[in-house]
Amino acid sequence: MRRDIFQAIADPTRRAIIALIAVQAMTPNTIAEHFQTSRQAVSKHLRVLTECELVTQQQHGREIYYSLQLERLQEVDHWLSDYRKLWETRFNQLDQVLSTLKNQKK
Amino acid sequence: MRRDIFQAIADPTRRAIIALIAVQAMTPNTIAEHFQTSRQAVSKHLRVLTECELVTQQQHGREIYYSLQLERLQEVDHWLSDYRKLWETRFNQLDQVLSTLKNQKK
DNA sequence: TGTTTGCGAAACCAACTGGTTGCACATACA
DNA sequence: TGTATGTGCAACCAGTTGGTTTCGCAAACA
Repeated sequence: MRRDIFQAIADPTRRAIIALIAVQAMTPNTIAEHFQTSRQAVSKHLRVLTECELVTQQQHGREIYYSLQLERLQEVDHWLSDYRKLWETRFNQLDQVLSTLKNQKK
Repeated sequence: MRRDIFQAIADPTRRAIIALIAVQAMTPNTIAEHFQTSRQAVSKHLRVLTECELVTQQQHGREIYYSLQLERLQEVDHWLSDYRKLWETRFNQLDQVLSTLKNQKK
């Protein structure tokens, strides 16, 4: 199925996994130890993350290390950017209002 | 039910609604005209967006105008910030490598 | 070689999602 | 007053999700 990065980060467990492997690559078993869930459930989450290329695998013997593809998160950042411009503009306008009020006091 | 902003922006239709009302407040009927879906479906999306306070209502007679609460999107921005630091650091490190290579050429 | 370990995949299941239709209600208007 | 319009809400439904259990397979190890 076609995966979407916004859907991938919608699940809190997946966001926690992302936070975990951002520090260092981990195997499914190691990741699962951090949650109250089965390894298989973690594997399913990793599959979703892999499908939208948020995560890559590296095999070492029978262990598979998953690591975060940081730059994929830039897609979210890019989506936010237009809105960020808007709220920064709004903040600057508020700033101007405050400055005006300050100057009027003088 | 407890709503999560990440879950709210996971749906592409909801992101489109956000983009629409970011420009100006709109009524459910007006919003629905932009999609191939019923007004009731739009209403359900607006309900989700309202529950996580991404959207507020303003009643004018029998019409209800929905507008975006821009600052709520900062929650996503804040979540991203740690990762942004990481990829910026990585970019700078790449930059240093390139500089070193450049200097070695001299 | 036989056993343990780490893993993915499949089958199954309850809960949730996003859509629809039908309805009730308040406002606007003739 | 009666009718049209804008809206939210409930009921229903098919598809998806996130979890579990079970299994098969390859690598590590006795």
